[in-house]
Amino acid sequence: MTKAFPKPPRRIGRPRNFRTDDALEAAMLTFWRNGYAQTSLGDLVRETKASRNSLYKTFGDKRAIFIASLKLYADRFEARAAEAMAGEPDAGAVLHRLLRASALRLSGGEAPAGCLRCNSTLEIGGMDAEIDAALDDANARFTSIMTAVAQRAAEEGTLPTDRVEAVGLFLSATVAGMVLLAKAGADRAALLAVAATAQSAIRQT
Amino acid sequence: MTKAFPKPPRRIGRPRNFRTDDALEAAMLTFWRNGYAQTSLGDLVRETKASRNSLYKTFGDKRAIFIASLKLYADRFEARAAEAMAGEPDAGAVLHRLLRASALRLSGGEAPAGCLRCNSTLEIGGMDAEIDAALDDANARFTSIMTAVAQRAAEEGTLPTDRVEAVGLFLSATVAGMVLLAKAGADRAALLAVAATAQSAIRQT
DNA sequence: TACAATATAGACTAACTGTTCCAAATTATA
DNA sequence: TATAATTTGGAACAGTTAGTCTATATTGTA
Repeated sequence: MTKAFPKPPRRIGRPRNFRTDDALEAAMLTFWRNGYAQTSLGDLVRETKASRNSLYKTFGDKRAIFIASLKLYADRFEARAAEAMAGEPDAGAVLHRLLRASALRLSGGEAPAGCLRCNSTLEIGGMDAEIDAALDDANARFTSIMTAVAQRAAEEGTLPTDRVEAVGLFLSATVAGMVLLAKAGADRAALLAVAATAQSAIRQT
Repeated sequence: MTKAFPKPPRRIGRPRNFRTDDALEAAMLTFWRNGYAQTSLGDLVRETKASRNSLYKTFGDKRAIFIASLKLYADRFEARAAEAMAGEPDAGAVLHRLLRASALRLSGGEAPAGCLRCNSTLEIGGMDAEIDAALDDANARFTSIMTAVAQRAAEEGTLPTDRVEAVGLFLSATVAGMVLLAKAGADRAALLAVAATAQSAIRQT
């Protein structure tokens, strides 16, 4: 039987210089900022504050670190989307919140430019089977979140049922487009204008 | 006075192994297929059939070859857009033709996946001043083409004048979104559905 | 104190990078 | 035939890369 409150397992040996979660977060931000090919192991060592050896032992090679980073990135968005779905009264409000949050984030200058999923899909999609599987998963999860919003609109009667799939894809495309516009220099007002135009897709039919 | 029909200037020295236009076209396709960082000079030498030395003499260094490739890519789209503007009766038809052509191209499997402008903006935007200038130019030209379509719709009375800017940006975003969906594996029907949804989002405002 | 376990720091390797350099090849002209 | 001009093919170079290896540091436990 396992203990209900196990002590933090003070492991033998020299203590780590980093925490796994923090290191993965730093790696994710580094790939996001620099792209896959232009992120070197030296960059990862510096940003994660872990040693080269620890990186390999903890995560595996560069590809594995990237795949874990991408999964973390997708998890983060999925969590925010779930909060929006739970916290807003109808599909229109959910969509407004998600698109507005994206516009603010993309023009905020706090996070790296672009979006790890979009950047990586266009940079290295179709070049490596394992990475492709991770990209396919992340992209499918994103589109299915947007489709869930469209589905909710259909259930609420603000969207014909036969348009759910198309609108889900459309919303997924809209966010990707906002990502590119932002990276190309569009300001916050421009992104919000794009979001507002896209929203009319589920308001009226 | 220059001759009306100058002879092909048979230049002295060993003849070239390539034509400048063909080499640039091949370079553009290579950057488009592999991305900037993952295209090596060896790749360019192989694909252009020009020698290493000739590439440097003709175009300059890797960055210069890329910038010339990006300009060629933007010129090509601009020419197609001009044809559409001249050949269609109204803004709606122009837009339909452009979006449909994009959907077909993106799902055709003939051209490399994605779009050189979008891929490069997300891969290397913000990393090099000269490349950024070229990317800014290509992106600005693309958005201004889409804005011209919206402007024409306004002049034809099918779009409120104060929405021209927002719709131009929105269309630019829509195409970028279609690029990403295609690279992520969306099929032709999905891309056409996105295009149709985008068009209806504009119509009803 | 000795030992086992774990992590760190940094040297090392083999391959690849963009770029430059140089001898050989190929042409037109004198 | 000789010469100047131009391109090719490949060697050379200095720098960077991902990944491995070794010696050392730091911990808990016997």
